[in-house]
Amino acid sequence: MTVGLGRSQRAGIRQVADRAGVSVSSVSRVLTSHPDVSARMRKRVLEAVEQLGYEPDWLAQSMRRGATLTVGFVVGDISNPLFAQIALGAEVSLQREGYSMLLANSQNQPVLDARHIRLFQQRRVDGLLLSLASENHTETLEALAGLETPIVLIDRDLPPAVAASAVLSDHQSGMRAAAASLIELGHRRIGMITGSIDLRPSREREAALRAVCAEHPEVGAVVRPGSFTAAHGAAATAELLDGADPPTALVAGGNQILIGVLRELRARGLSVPSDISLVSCDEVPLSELYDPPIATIVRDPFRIGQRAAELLLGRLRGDQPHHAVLPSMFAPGRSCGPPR
Amino acid sequence: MTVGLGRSQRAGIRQVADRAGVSVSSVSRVLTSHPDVSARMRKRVLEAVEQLGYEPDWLAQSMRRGATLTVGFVVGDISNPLFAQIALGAEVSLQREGYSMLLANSQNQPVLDARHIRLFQQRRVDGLLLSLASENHTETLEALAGLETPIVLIDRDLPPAVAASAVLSDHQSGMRAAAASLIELGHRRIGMITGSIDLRPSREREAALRAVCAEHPEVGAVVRPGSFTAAHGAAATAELLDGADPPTALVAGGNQILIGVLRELRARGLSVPSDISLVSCDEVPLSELYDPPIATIVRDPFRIGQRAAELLLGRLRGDQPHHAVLPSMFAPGRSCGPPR
DNA sequence: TTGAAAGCGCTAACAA
DNA sequence: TTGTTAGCGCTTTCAA
Repeated sequence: MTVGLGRSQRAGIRQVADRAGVSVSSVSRVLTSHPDVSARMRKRVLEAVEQLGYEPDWLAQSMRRGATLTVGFVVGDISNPLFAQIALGAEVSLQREGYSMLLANSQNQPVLDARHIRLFQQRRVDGLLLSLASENHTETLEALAGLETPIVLIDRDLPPAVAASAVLSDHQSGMRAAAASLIELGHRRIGMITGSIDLRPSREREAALRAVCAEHPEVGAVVRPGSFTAAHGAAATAELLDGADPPTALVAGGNQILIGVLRELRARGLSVPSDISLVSCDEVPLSELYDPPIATIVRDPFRIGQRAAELLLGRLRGDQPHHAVLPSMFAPGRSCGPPR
Repeated sequence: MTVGLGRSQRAGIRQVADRAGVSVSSVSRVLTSHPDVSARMRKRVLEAVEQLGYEPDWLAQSMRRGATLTVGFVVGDISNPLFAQIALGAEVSLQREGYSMLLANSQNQPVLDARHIRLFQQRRVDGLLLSLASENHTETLEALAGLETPIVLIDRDLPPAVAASAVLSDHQSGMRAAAASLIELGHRRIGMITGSIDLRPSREREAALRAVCAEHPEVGAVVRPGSFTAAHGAAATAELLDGADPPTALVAGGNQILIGVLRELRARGLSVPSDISLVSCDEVPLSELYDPPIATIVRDPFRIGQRAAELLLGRLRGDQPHHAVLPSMFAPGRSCGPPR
């Protein structure tokens, strides 16, 4: 142990070399496990390292090696449990391979996406994990164009000019099953509240619903895109319910949207499923325990994060960009019943 | 704009100097806003910077300046919404001052706490935000002892040997109000399920409950410490309910614990509050909308994160370590009623 | 006000 | 197998 050696300022490789009576390059070689090192040399150096409590300076190492073992994660809002779990999955996987994760919240503002991408770039991250606030923001696309830093997109579609890997959720299969289930129950007017149409999940969910409806001419779908917020969830619910020919079933296209929908339904004193049926996309912690349990199109966010990290690590090892598709599944719940 | 200048590799200060026809030190001076720079010099340099799209190398800058403008955040599990919101509050505040945040999940393992602290130290973070998994782990305390890096503890008590700032929640006032409310309703046996007693929140919550009970000799409290997990919440609920003289009111000492409690109650077909009353510490996204709405001792996690960042930034500007106390409040809900 | 040059702590090419 | 040395890109004395 080094305790008690006093506030001997942080020792450098020079001090280690002196104490071991060898050159700095020998110390470096021992520490980087260079093959051509005698056992005796290794021993002496490691002893000196131990005695001085030497730890290599990460900045100097990074500068020399040209790699920082750091990955940047840009996310709209880490306080959304969905993204928090993705972040967890990614961080744990990256950690295991020696990478650290820088986290930046864009607060769902495309401008901040771009700013953070540039910042991370300047900080020389080895790779980027991106859950962007918009797929069309010019500034973001410019910041991304020509980046040689490997990128993994999380559930986003970007022009092929951006050579990126991606982890994509197959929203459609889950949504198809949900819609089919509602139709089976007898619903003929389905309302759907989605987030920004600039974002893949909203588009995919809408497309799946429309595809199912196209197979059932007797069924009508009304879609209200907006943003992935409780506020939009509540406002759109009110709109749909107050409109002509209100839907008998509602699909909340996001976990924040779900919260808004439930608020509005409660404010109106409407019961689920007797007054209206409800399906959510993505969970919040209590949706399983809600009364009635909420039918939900689920996916495994921890796995998404893991997979994103794997794709990034792959690229860092020289793999080509790759797209991975992860499933979604409809988990039925008592929040769905026949229309009243 | 620099687009079209070709893949001219990242320009360095040397290139800028050449193009401007000045020395590198002059470029540096302009860029660090050194006072003694002529207007003409400034103009020439900035033009060259613009033309080359030069961005200073963060690694080299950090190495020279001895500061990385980076803060490390060690947290048990970012997927817990409580911590995710704290992280958000901290990150946004740090970002505003030019700092980036490294995130590491200790997965509630004290060993990983220690490892991440050392890792961050080696990465030369300028400061540390710590939500530790244990307050007594020797390895962690060793890693912390004698660190000159400023530290801000989040709701943890450490020996004064660790000179750290801290953001502490006043759990007691909220818990007192909750307990008083339960007693007022007529409860005489209150069960409390807490997390690890190695952690401040558990201790404070228990202390407050016991203090209130001490003022009401007719009221008995049973406390089941364990871990901040749904599994413990469920198991402890079962134990309490199966014990002799089961409580008529339950306090879930943490949001994950709440989930376990609700699971177990549901499994037993018990209704809240008619069969048993329930109070939670800290929210989960739907607890407000749960039926019945769950009485909760709330605090503002975003604010906690902000405050932690402020304390850290203060220390980075030379302030002394400081303890900040943030309030908790009892938000009554229909999950509490008279004992059956 | 500007430039030359020394280094921050490390790695790696080259020499011995 | 080991040592010497030249930088990585920047900031900062020190001189001019």
